Amino acid sequence: MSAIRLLVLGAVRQHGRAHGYQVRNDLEFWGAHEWSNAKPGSIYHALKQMAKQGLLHAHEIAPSTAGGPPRTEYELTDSGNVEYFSLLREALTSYDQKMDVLSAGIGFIVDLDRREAVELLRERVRGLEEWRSSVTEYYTPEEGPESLGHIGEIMNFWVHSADAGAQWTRGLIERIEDGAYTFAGEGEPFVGVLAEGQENPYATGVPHEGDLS
Amino acid sequence: MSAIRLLVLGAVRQHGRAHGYQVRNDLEFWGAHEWSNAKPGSIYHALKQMAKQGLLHAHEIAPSTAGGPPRTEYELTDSGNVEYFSLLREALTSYDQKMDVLSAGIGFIVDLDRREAVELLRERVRGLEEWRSSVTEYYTPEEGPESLGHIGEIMNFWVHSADAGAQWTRGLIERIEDGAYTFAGEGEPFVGVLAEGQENPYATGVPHEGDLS
DNA sequence: TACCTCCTAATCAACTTTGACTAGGGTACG
DNA sequence: CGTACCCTAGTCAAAGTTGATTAGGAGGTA
Repeated sequence: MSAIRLLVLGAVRQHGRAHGYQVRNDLEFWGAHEWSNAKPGSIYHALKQMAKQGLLHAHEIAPSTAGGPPRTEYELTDSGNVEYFSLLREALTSYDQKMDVLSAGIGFIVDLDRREAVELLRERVRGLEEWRSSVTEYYTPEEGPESLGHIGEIMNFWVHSADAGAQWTRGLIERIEDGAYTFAGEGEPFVGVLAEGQENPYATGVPHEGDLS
Repeated sequence: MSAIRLLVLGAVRQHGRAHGYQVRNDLEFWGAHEWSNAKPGSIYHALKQMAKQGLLHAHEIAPSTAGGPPRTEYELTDSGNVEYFSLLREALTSYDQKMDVLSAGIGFIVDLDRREAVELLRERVRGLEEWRSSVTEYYTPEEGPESLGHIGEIMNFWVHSADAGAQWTRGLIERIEDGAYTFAGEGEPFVGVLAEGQENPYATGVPHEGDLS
């Protein structure tokens, strides 16, 4: 699973209706071009693809107010909304180690209600624990760990990752249970998009060294 | 950077000369189809592409000994060897959080000499520390961490990942400095490929729950 | 006014990845 | 003996990803 569909659906959904450039701007505002594959080509491709699949409805719009080619506005369909929540739930529970998917999931977690968010994160912890134990079983054959040579370090790395991931997830669960953040149906949501015309304070200042994607 | 080229080059290199199915089998032996994009299509594509780019030399071979279509054997060229070590060094130093790249790098780390391996891993730690500090600077704006709402959790996750990664890397450095494993030029290397005809003890028993790629 | 640069909005070709499919030969079995 | 299944080896179409490129208008400036 790549993060692009979740990001694009989430961005369009927060606007209600948005064109590609707006989505692109939101994702840049979130710094997503730094830590995910949210590049122009991918965004426009995802929009078109999801429109073709009936997840988005495309409105052809007259040439934009501010130069440039004519643009298309998109809106989530019912099945798009279903898909969005399906992707969101998967992003939060699947314990693969792709930072971009989990980051996107956290970014949209408040679109769920608090109870479900906690439930999904618990599921995540369960998955990580299962994975950990399956790895440890695998890399302690009868002949002892040395029989794997330096290959054992790979498993060791996975175990470390699983532990770190589980620990962080438990911390997040605790904070959410203690009342942190504002979830769906709990009043004024956190504003995560730029209003039309609002300037982007993070447009260029996002720190990054090397490849985080 | 995807892991596939490193994996394929490494596999061909260990054989000296190998056809696609052999590479595919090695990667399955290593469990690579579980934690990387080492699927048949990707493997054959990578072989052809790298042959086209002069990293591999392709020998057209008569129909195989055991049924199936005619096969092509590949061999690393000089520039293929250079590319292999370049990819390997990058896999070990680049501190992105893609498990597959680092896992592949660890799998081949003993192709370097011990001194360089340690050096590259130190470089990795430096990168992780830099990344950590750049993230912490970014997510403590003047208005306090609350101004980011739940988005702060994303940064928090990154910091955790960086710390866990650095800690694990430091452990590995220590073990290597203490003399663990056999590196290039230190005698009989660890055997990581199947000899022709040898059966694969892990062919199907690799544990996996969910998506680790 | 002519020129240069930037912003808006999107497209495109090249490349990579995925998962299903092909096709020939061997082998177990009723 | 036929047939169902598995192994070998690889191909293919569809989808996704990347980085460069296009093209029109706005704004500054010499």
